Amino acid sequence: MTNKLNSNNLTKSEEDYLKALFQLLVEDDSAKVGNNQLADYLNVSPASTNNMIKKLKGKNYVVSEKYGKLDLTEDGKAIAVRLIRKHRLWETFLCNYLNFTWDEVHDVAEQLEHIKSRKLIDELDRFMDFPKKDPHGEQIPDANGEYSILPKVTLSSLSEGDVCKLMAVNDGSVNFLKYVSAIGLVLSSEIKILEVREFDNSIRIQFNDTVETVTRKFADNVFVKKVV
Amino acid sequence: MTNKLNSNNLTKSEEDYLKALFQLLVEDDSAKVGNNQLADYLNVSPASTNNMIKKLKGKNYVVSEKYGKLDLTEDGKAIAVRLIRKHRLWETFLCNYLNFTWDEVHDVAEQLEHIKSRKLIDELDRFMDFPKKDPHGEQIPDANGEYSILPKVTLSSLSEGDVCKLMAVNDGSVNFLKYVSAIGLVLSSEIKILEVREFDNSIRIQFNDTVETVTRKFADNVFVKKVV
DNA sequence: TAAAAAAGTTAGCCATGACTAACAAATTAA
DNA sequence: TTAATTTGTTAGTCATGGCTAACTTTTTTA
Repeated sequence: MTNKLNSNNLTKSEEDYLKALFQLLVEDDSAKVGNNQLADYLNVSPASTNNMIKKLKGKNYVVSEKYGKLDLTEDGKAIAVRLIRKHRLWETFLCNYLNFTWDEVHDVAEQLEHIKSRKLIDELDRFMDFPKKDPHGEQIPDANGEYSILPKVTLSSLSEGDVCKLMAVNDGSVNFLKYVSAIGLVLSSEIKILEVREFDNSIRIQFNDTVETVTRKFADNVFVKKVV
Repeated sequence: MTNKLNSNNLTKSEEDYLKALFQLLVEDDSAKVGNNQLADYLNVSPASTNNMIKKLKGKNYVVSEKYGKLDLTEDGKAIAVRLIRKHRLWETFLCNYLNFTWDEVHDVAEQLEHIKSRKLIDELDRFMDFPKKDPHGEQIPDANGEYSILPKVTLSSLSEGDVCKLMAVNDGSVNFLKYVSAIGLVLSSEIKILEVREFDNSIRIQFNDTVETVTRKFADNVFVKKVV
């Protein structure tokens, strides 16, 4: 690990791009991430992305060939992991100490993750007694950037009769998170797949004593571990 | 209070200028604050200040006439007070929960004060049970922006034989704060003025069982309440 | 395999908020 | 009360990080 990482002078934008690229490449385990895909993920124009990628290549955080796919260097990855660590620790703090709900934390954590202070985040970690998972069920990287990225099994990938446990939810959409809460799903809920409707890919599920029909789009954002 | 305050879209820079102007005008109770003085306080060029003041006048946060002194509107003051509230609450959190020392908190609080979330700061306030003073002894504005600005009595304004209590310190300089800690002064320390030396305005003081000589510059940054 | 579509790139524009240099007004001092 | 100094303003430049429009390369599909 270079000492560049400790005296990191990246702008908020540069950090956003590195984190986004990491999430597409590593957390979503994409075989190929392209310029337009990254632009789409960040809600900016392809021209802006192209521009920033050039800059990040110059700083040795990104590698790519002209018209080729994007990749991160080890330094780039390390920065992204530190951002993810900060994001998830703040989310945990907001939910566990400041009465925030699932769907309220994301926007604030997006701001807080850019605060530059190694001591702040390590002390926050200690204060909460080194939590391993954030409120959405995601693993929190430790101070050395170590964490296990479990392969994501979506609810939509299961079949009729399967039983699974809710491990995590995609924290990107406030409306989705509100919906999850509203129907009564929480982390560790045991979910049984009653029926997968071929027509529109909607899924009939049962958890606790509730039976619900959810769309494919919903099921794509719910991450589970298969039990049966 | 206008609802502009709740959906405030100010940039970090705009916030910095409003807060700086407030601190010069209200907290330091200056009769007149000019463009260059503000530039100096913020460590930017007079041209930059001039430019920003125009912008803030356009948004009705600042009032001034050409070549005249600067002033804040009620809206401008309200924004500044909210920044001060955020700054001081974060400082309190860092010191009381995250093992930060006096001299470490300022830079991080400067970043944290720009986080935009009403809920975040009000919950942080509640979490700490509504503290009234920050670690440097300054009053913390409440959720309605109410707080008492006590007239600042500096250690340097007292005379031989006076006895006072340390109420607050200027939190602007890390080196100053380290020095205060190093010689053993803490909030509420009782200080006796042993001697004021006319030659260089240095002051000989006694607190606990310590006798120290401090410079005029040091004494200007120590705020006290006269006891005898 | 040639045409269409998608993906990536480039050029040029804009706003923000810094800066310097040059100039104008106001204040202070001689 | 004029001259010097300080203070304030304006004009023009720069970097960052957005954007659109036009263009090129790659991939897909007919």
